[in-house]
Amino acid sequence: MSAMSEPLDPAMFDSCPSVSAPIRFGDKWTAKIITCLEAGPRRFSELQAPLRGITPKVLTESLRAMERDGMVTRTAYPETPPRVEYELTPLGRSLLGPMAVGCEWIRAHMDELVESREAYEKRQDIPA
Amino acid sequence: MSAMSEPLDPAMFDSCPSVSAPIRFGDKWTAKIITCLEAGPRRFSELQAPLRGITPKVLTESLRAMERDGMVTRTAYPETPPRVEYELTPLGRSLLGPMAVGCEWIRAHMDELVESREAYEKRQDIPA
DNA sequence: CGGCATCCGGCTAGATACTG
DNA sequence: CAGTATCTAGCCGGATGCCG
Repeated sequence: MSAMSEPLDPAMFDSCPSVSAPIRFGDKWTAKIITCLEAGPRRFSELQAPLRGITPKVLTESLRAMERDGMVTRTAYPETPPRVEYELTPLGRSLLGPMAVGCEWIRAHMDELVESREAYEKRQDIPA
Repeated sequence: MSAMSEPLDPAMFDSCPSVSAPIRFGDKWTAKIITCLEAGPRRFSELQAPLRGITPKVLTESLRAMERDGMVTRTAYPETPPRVEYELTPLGRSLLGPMAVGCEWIRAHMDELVESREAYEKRQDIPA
């Protein structure tokens, strides 16, 4: 499991509607980070790519919060240049189930939600 | 179903750990509002009680957002004094499943999470 | 490479007061 | 009763720049 994992697809979240989805896990980035770590440990810079321009500060904050909550472990190797790896704990991994349920709901209902929003907009445009 | 429903317990959310739980539905109040509406339609002021001091402005905003997303319907009766009822749509009701899954996760793991946070704090207090 | 320090703009929850 | 109007304060995401 910790042997080797495929590189992350930088575009893996490009069509992800999570911004407007009504189900959220942790903060803005938590669910995506967990997804990135599903296949095995990842380095800081590996995570940055699919997260599309997340600033180091924000990524650090998110990872710290997840470490604090026991969702991930942080392992720093005393090398030069430094190397740090983040890995899911069992607790973090246990969120994958609820996340899958949430994603399924979104897949099944997101279009209704979008339609409803558009219909609502239209109603506002012609208010008698 | 629309006949009559028991009054809401004003304390129904008093021991709810949703603030620090890592799973969220919609905005801060959405999940609670859905829970309040589960048993049938409710009036604006009925919702205010268990939501412990939510201001009318914020409750209105939340309900509007949910109406926009097709989660609830708003029905105003032309009476004096005015009466308005909010009711779950099938779409809103369909969130109950994922919510139950999320709540179960929280029940099962919230204590681990809290322990982890406390342990983390301790580690910060004695940093060598 | 993997951060931390600093500063900033925008959003938003909330308090408060008023209205149909 | 069921909101609206207005104002404010706080937090948070993000940009930029520096360090080990």
